[in-house]
Amino acid sequence: MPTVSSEELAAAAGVNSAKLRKDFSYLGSYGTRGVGYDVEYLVYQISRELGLTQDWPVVIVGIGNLGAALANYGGFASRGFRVAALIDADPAMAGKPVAGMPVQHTDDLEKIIEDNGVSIGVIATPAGAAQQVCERLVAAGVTSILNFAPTVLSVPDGVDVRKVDLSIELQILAFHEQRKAGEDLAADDVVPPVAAKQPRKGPDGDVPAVMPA
Amino acid sequence: MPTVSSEELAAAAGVNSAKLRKDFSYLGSYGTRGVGYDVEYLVYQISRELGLTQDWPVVIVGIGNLGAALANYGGFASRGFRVAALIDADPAMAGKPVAGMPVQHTDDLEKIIEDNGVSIGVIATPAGAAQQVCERLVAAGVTSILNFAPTVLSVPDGVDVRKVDLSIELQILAFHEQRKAGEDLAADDVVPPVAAKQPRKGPDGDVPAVMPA
DNA sequence: CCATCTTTGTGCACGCGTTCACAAAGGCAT
DNA sequence: ATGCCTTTGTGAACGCGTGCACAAAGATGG
Ligand SMILES: NC(=O)c1ccc[n+]([C@@H]2O[C@H](COP(=O)([O-])OP(=O)(O)OC[C@H]3O[C@@H](n4cnc5c(N)ncnc54)[C@H](O)[C@@H]3O)[C@@H](O)[C@H]2O)c1
Ligand SMILES: NC(=O)c1ccc[n+]([C@@H]2O[C@H](COP(=O)([O-])OP(=O)(O)OC[C@H]3O[C@@H](n4cnc5c(N)ncnc54)[C@H](O)[C@@H]3O)[C@@H](O)[C@H]2O)c1
Repeated sequence: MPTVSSEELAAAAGVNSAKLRKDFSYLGSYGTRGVGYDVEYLVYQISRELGLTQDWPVVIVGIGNLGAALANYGGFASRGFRVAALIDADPAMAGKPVAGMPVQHTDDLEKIIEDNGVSIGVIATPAGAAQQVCERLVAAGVTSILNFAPTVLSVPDGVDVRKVDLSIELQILAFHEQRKAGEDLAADDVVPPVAAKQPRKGPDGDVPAVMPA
Repeated sequence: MPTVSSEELAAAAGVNSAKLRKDFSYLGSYGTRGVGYDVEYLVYQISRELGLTQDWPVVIVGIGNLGAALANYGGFASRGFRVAALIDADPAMAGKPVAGMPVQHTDDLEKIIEDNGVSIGVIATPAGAAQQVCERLVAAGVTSILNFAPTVLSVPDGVDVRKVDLSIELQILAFHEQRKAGEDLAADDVVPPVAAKQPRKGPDGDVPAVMPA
């Protein structure tokens, strides 16, 4: 029976082995003292706890540059996600195949969500349409949203939103870049715990929506 | 003179006003007691500290579905980023215009980086090519990398990497989704501080690279 | 069956970030 | 000029996650 110790896993993941063991203990994971964790059993347990054993239907709304790229991305299926539908407001796109699947019109959004039991929606529309699309998704039964539009969505309690803002990613890199360049000249300036490393999210989270676009 | 109080900003950003004030104090930001912060001055100070007043040339390597979408994205320019070049290994793509800019071949990668003084690179190649591309970028002088390929890049000290893994974003949503569904049946199960909200990144950070794809 | 060795599971302490709370500062009206 | 009101800037307390350290558990070999 192939096993791994918390020490090995921790080294591979670059974390503390005690933290790893403590985390596993929350899952009720059973290791064997003196031996370690049964790899197969562990993978299964984590997969189940993370929801990877289920098949999650998702819809992508806004099939433009980004939406089409997402639709073509094969990396979702391998993690248990199935693109159930592609939805766009442009009548010219309706019926047009993208990634081997016909684009459907927003008129049918509610029906699509319900028929497929979709609870996760991806928004890749322009910023101006995002809040409205979000509200329709939520009203139709979606309770988790991945938002690519540069807008802060407001949603009722019980709905999760994660925002992917690529500009902010670049900004964070630029920030550190500037620091690297500057520290030669101005030794120790200000800014102690500002903008740490890469913990990415909070309910809203890190980067306050204070800056203009 | 238009001003904002820390209280107003905090409410808008959904954070604690004291934290916001303390953060501003690190920037040496000067507010006026009894009044608040001068909006214009504040925006300028934060922009400068964040490096938004500079023009950052970036290159995108791997002009496929995702790379092309990024190249077409207008949201970067407005934050001070300029796409200096699009680079792809496919000879058939060389010279072909994407987003009004000719795609250049990877053969010229080093020269492009140096000529344009690029310090930030975006990797949108298949996972298999990412590490190799990364090494060439770093060797040519790039010190910050935004990685979209589902691979953990290893880089020398002094080089920053941020990874955007869309599958993990969906997984986190699915995880909470499962929790929502499950808490009706099994009241309070396990898992206390597992998978928090949306702090997204650490040097490597949140999600240990333990799970198989 | 006992001794020994390895590795888990976890109580506890440390450290850090967040939040509270308030004195000081500045504006503004009288 | 004086007093009042608002809001900043920050010292200090709190809370939480992380890491340490160890007792208990189980395997393994004699
Ligand atoms: N392209 C990128 O790399 C990138 C990067 C970061 C963020 N974004 C953001 O992602 C979003 C999409 O970007 P894009 O480049 O794909 O834009 P795009 O203009 O190419 O595509 C937008 C699509 O949304 C559709 N649409 C508009 N209103 C809609 C509605 N109400 N309902 C349904 N569909 C609607 C349009 O018909 C279009 O097909 C934008 O908000 C953009 O800021 C894009
Ligand atoms: N498309 C998405 O929405 C999406 C989402 C998440 C992650 N990703 C990841 O982003 C990467 C790109 O995805 P895609 O859908 O654009 O793939 P793609 O196959 O459409 O594009 C990849 C491009 O990279 C080029 N390329 C290959 N090897 C190269 C090299 N050594 N140097 C330079 N260019 C090279 C190819 O010629 C191609 O144009 C993949 O790693 C994918 O897993 C994509």
